[in-house]
Amino acid sequence: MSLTTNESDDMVLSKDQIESPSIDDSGGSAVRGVRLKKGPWTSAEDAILIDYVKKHGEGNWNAVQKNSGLFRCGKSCRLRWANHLRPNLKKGSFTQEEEQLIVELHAKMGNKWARMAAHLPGRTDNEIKNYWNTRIKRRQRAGLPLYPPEVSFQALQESQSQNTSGINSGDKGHHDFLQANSYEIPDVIFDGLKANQGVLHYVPELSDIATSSMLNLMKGPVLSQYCSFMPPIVHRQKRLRESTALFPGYGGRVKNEFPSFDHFQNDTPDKIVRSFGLSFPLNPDPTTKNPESFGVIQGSHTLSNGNFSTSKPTSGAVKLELPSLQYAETDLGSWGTSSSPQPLLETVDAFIQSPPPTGAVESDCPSPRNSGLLDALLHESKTLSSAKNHSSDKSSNSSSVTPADIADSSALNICETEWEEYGDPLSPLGHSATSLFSECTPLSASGSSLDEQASVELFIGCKVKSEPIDPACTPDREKGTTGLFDVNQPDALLASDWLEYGSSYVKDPTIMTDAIASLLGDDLGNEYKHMATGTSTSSQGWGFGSCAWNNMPAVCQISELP
DNA sequence: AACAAGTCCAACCGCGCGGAC
DNA sequence: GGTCCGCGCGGTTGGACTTGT
Repeated sequence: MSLTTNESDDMVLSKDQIESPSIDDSGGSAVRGVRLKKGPWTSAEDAILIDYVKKHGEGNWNAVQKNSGLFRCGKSCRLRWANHLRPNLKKGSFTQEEEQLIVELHAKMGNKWARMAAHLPGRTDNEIKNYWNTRIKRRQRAGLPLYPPEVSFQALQESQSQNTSGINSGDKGHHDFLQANSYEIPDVIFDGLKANQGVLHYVPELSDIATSSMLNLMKGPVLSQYCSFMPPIVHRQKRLRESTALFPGYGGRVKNEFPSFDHFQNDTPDKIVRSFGLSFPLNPDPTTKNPESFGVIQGSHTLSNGNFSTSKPTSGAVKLELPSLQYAETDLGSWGTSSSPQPLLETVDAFIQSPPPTGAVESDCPSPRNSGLLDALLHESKTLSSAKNHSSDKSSNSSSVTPADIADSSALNICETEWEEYGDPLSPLGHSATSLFSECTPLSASGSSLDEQASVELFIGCKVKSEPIDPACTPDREKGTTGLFDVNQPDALLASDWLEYGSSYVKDPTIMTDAIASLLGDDLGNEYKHMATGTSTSSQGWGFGSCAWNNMPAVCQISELP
């Protein structure tokens, strides 16, 4: 509290004092010739305000100054009362339940602190806001998304159900916040998407969670206020290792939302960044492809979900208010119900959560987060760190590697590769997903050239063709690589059934293609199908180099179109 | 012990909304 | 319809406190 500074000159200033600037050195504004006091409240002022409210009730705050001799502006009085003096205020740190509720509410409402406070009896909007901002900072430092996927998904579900049922209008009940659940996405995003759709690659293997991660980061004011410094603040490894922390109330269950891969090339990332209005500090040198920029690429996955049209949101976006969850347009079906398969990140999470064969890591254990966010962060950072070590051990052990091991280590290695290998200055694509390919596949393991790498790189204007899995690309081979995933083990990257299409999970490339095409809509969908089937004549097609990531039974290689 | 960095939080400021005139 | 005013909200600031070096 800040009753300390002025406690000495405790009492309310007399009119003479107030009107004398020399007395009030804490600043203040003159209203009707009366200089109003600013700064911390004294206990005497509090007492006066309490007494006044007892007599006159809340409201008419500007009358306080007139009637009580309290030389505070009405605004200040209202704030003081609402945040500190009114009865039934709950003081102290937030409980675990409250923290979880805040996360959920924020996922639904965005920065609607007052609305959130209405759901947290005894808590003020200011408290919630401060808590959230603190949380934001921590998560930023940890390179984490704002929400656990569960929360994101739940909010999305509610949003869509409300939208589809037409409840979105006129609902003044306790679900009024749903009105704010339009999950509007800034026009700039869609404009950017529109502008870049030609260069955006459909990357269906990238999880919707990853997409949501991006979108979460782009949430509302957070987009401009917080998103900008996510990547650069923390060392890549640190971000990785901390990346499951700080989900209040979610402990170790937190699904990691690892960033996805840079499927852009050339100047695309910068375009996207500009289009998205993001302020990721991009490498000014366009030839080196800022590694950090891949965080932006998640935005491409927003589009790549096929759920974002290249136009404005089709539902709910009524105003430009930024919601917490920007993926309202994402197709729930793609990552489905709560029990639906979780994509890539689920795999990572599965590794983290599931007791590995060696039983080395178990992050699903209750986090000692009761002591606060920092504890949770530390705990889960340790967990991830342990997981990583475990993975390294496994990858260095060339014998008796089970598919599960491969999946686990691969999944984790994705992240490592992403974060740690993005600094590869040799990559002509600036650490696109192809870096992973080149580094993880036997090609690269045997010292593939850049040209060879290019065969799997996701160039625009390249067509995709599927080839049988190289028999040499076996788990054994993969074991030989250190800390790198095997692209030929799609399941190693992705949850085995990551894409839900309708009521079934898509594994058939044809079905996948159709599914994607349907999601993309007519034009883009057709384009995609052409590209995916290698029939496209467009030289500016999509870089669908993702079939291997799609859990398709083939490794996608890309050759340049004539 | 001293300093720096990080964290927390109360309070202020500007803006927008809605009602009264 | 336009203006004023009260009010609420969200963003930001600055100081106190804590933690790390």
